[in-house]
Amino acid sequence: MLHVDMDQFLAAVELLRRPELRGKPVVVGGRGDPTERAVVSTASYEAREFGIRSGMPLRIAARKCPDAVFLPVDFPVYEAASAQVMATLRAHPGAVVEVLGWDEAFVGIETEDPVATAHALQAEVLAATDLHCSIGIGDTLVRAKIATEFGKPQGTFVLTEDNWVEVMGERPTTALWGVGPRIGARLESLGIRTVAELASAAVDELVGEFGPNTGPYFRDLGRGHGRHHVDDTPWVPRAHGRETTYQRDLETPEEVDAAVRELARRVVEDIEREGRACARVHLKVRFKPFFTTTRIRKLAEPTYDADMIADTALDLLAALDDDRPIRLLGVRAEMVPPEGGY
DNA sequence: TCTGGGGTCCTAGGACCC
DNA sequence: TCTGGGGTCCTAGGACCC
Repeated sequence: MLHVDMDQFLAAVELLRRPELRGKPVVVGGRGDPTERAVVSTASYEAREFGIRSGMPLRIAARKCPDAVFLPVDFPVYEAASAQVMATLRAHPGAVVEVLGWDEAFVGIETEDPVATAHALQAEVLAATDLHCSIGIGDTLVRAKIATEFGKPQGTFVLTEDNWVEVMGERPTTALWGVGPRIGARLESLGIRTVAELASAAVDELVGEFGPNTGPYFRDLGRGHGRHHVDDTPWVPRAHGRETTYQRDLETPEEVDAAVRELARRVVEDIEREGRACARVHLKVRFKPFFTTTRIRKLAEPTYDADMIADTALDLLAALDDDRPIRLLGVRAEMVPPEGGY
């Protein structure tokens, strides 16, 4: 199977409509104002030369490269570009497409020559959208996904059973898809530092640390094992949420009340579009220093009523009994499952 | 004046039931 | 002088990804 990942997607889409910025460090994030509280969504390759990475606060990015061009995130434009990319992949004969996000997808396809197929897909996407992508090829989804990183930019890479240990064996466990810094640290506390060490770890030890499902899952991951068919059944969302980091911390109950009601109103717009009522309300709060917490409450009856959702969220907030200034609020509506479940 | 916004999935542990 | 064991539901919280 193949894993297709667009190169510097947001920045590349912006460059299509602002060709004069080509070759310059471009940073897409927030409202495009590096003095605001917001982070980098995508940095162009030129911007990455300065050490700018996605997830980095815009303020820090501006410090690293004061001459960078900062652009606001423009969702509808990326949405449209993404749809065009996915349609192009689906148009390839025999291709089964599983979308992972705006800018990436697995493509399952029967082919004698996967590298040639990858090159063909790259050419088709470029012709249709003027955008470049990298493609990883693997015998499992995990391997295809990881392979893409070695193909960037604009290239391809093959990662299979045959070269897995050679390519990945000595890399840290955090090079794996699904192992972040926390899991990496917990593995290290078991004496497991590399992918090869994870692959040969004692499964009981992993079960002891991570539980009966996740433990064996991680060992399989270390071996590059996992799903090896692409599933194109359409995604059914479980929940919709809205959250906002306030440029100025919320201090008064009135401000908090208004903010929660606004978030609930926007969440209801989303779930109405989905046609499935809110069954559980999630509240997320970040207080001033840097303490984030979430609370959940199941509703007696599923509802589309924004005030009901807001009241529940405010009740959860009141139960925290914490009157520090609030930096972030999030309201999420977990929806009633569709007929027949997920 | 450090740390977005959209998601998903997993685990632990308490309550409750039979 | 005992209080098992299996199952479900619920909430809190952690972790990861794009």
